Amino acid sequence: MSHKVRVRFAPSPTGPLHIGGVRTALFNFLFAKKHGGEFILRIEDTDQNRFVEGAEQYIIEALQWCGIPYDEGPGKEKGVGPYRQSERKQLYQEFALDLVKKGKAYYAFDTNAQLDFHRKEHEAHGKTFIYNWHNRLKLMNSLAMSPGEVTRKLADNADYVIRFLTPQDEKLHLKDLIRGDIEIDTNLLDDKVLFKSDGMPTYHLANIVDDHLMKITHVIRGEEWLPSLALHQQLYTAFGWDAPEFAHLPLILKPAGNGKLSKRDGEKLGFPVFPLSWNESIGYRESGYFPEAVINFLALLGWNPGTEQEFFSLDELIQAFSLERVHKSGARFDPDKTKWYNQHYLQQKTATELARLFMPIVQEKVPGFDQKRASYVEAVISLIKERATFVSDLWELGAYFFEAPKAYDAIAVKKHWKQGTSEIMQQLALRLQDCDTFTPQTIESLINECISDQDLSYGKVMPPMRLVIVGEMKGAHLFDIMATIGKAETLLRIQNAVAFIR
RNA sequence: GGCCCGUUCGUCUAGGGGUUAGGACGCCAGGUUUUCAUCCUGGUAACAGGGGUUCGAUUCCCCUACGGGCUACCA
Repeated sequence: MSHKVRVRFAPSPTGPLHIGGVRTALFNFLFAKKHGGEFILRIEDTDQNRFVEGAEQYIIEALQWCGIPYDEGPGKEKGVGPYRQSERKQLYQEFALDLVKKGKAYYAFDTNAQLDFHRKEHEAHGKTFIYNWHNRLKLMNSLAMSPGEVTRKLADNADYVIRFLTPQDEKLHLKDLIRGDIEIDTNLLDDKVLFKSDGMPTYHLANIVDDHLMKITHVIRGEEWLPSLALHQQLYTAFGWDAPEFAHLPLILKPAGNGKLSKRDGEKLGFPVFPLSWNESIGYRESGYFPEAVINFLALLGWNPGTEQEFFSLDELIQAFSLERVHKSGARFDPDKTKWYNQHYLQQKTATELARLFMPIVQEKVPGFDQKRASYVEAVISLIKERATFVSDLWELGAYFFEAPKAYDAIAVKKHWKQGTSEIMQQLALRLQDCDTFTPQTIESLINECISDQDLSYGKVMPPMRLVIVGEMKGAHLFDIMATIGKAETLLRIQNAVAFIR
């Protein structure tokens, strides 16, 4: 028997992948790779009513963007497929029937209306209706009915479900890799539906059957599945199969307030909750986040290496990852820290990489901008990138490299444009005119020369000069800007400003 | 309501029977800078409460409170 680690990420295609889902996928991936194992993607589309067109494609694309590829899954068949449960449909009934035969499950004919009635009635008395030993003998099922009656119903093609027969008076000892041992009293459990009247299995059945057939060794999933663990464990026992190990991940909570992170939080607080855009919801990709930043941040949410290292490449994460160091409690999502990570990863990029990403924005802002001027864009980026968190910040930060100021900051003008400033600027222009090699160094020495010749000060020259070139009191080093935009443009801006401000 | 899981700075977290309870984000202050940022330095701020056990508990146990999840022929 092979002990090779095999894990799966098993989303349901009912919509876009949530950022919490991405983290579940990530932890599965990290665990698999850490142990030289395989990461499998399985699409759990057993609920035909909630199926959403395009969701599966979205999931696949999102994983791809995040850089966590699956070894097996849709489009990557490796023998234990297909990997879409709808395509495995014919498989499940046989297993459900096998359980009935073994006396571990039974047919139930109760209609939705009848069950609703029971639920409402119990609720009216302040109780909760649970389909189990309390009342199963009083309901419409093969345990309560005579064999003849059951046979007749089935022969009549009556709608039925198959329910798990939960054993009575047992104490179950469950093991979770993150939480340790959990004890459950089977009398509190209900007889879950395993097989639905529409011919599809429920999550519970399909999950166990597929994990078994796909030789899954570790089930790493969200904490919302913890209450189902008792059922799943019993299902393995009922089938006579070895159960995989289980690990339940803590949930990702809202940045503020109560509850788990939801789509609405993103809208309200202005940050993405989806990796890629989906309809109206903008994604991390489209917001300008780098996948490595998202992954790095997500990895540290609910897990930490026990060291003070904050930045991890995917490979470093694989090296450092262990389920033992996953937290037990939910973690609040922190949009600020995600931004911080993005800033870090942006700084790591070369000017060439960033120029490629920034060029479309430049071309949009400056119609007709020649794409061949990539080296100019790169030069600009190397002067301003340390201020940027997103590629899209680059325009705001460096627009003055591409267009002359259209206005001059009024407050700064008042403060720095004094009597005689225009004359000083013109003096400067005259000197710059004669400068043949227009570099930051030559500009600096020219200006220094001018200052000492005329008995001026830096404070009288530099602030207004910045105003002339940039339009406001911000931006990269002035000599660098002047050298980059060139002599002609510099002189032009001086003339513009002198004419405009005066 | 019932069942299960949890609880260290505002947030993410380290730690663990005797520590000045450490780091990061954020925030604040100072420094560098011709500007704005970056950057550097510093500061702010936490063991939910109550009982045990113990010479000693933030660390182990119990209770309470609070938080989270589940309670579908959804996953």
